[in-house]
Amino acid sequence: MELLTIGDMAARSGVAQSALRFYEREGLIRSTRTGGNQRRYERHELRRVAFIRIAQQVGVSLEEIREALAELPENRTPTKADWARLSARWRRKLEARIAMMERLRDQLTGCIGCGCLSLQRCKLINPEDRLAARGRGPQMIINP
Amino acid sequence: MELLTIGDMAARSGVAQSALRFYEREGLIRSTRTGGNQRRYERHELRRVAFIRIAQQVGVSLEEIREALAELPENRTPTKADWARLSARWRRKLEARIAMMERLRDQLTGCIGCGCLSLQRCKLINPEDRLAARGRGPQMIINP
DNA sequence: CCTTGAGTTGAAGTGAACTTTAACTTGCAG
DNA sequence: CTGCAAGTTAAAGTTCACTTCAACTCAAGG
Repeated sequence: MELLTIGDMAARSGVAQSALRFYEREGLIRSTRTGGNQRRYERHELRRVAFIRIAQQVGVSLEEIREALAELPENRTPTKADWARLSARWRRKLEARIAMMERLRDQLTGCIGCGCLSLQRCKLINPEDRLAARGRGPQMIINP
Repeated sequence: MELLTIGDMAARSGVAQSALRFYEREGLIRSTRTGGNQRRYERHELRRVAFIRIAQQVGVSLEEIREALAELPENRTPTKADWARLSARWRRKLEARIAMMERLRDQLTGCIGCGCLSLQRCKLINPEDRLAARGRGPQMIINP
């Protein structure tokens, strides 16, 4: 089995056929066509799909994923090095997101202690004073 | 200033007025009305809004948030203890999410080493063998 | 051949979480 | 009082990430 049908892709990636067609329309994956206009996927497209699903778990939009994937070579099959470079970038994003969540967790822990959650001296959310001055809300903890 | 107008709420919480009206329609927050039908918010509603935005950052849907908030007392202003209980529950959710992301990070790190990403022996995604057998895709790392 | 499961399309639908719009009404400083 | 910023509503619109539908065509085993 050289090329994969959309059914194969769906079965092997765990992504619905409709989603695969959608990804193709959005320029996230590619396929060639048979004489009868059916999609045939190269094996390495599975890797693209895998990358997409991982990136989504990290909280990245399809638009951003599309941009990242656009950096893979057009003319040749991506090498391990190509994928490694992309993965490393995602790992950094993932670590940033983990750090954000940990900050959130630590501050929420503090707020459990005082039972405040948005009261005056709460470090997590302080709509009264600090945030009113900055004109923004709870977002400040998230992207400080 | 005893009660807050919707403008005050928006300014102090950083959440748009339209969103506050939406939250009210969805039963996430409450307000009383003036004789002229304008919304007036009790100060502690700010805490609800704060809780909503934090929970959203943890990746919880409004529906789940609504259910959690429904556990707060209807008849009285929530006490610190009420909020503390709710916060503690969210902290657990947050920790679970952090753990998931860390697992993802560690496995992605391994995959950077081998440059595979969905190749046969990759621990992160293995659509060929293990997943084909289970009939699911990359999801397995996320909720193992 | 023929049947049947697999695949094709464009267009419309879904659900979450809001925002925008239009047409009004209220609240309050001067 | 008046003027105007701030508030009200229902309904429609938006974005994201898909799914569903209807009406086909293709591929391949018997």
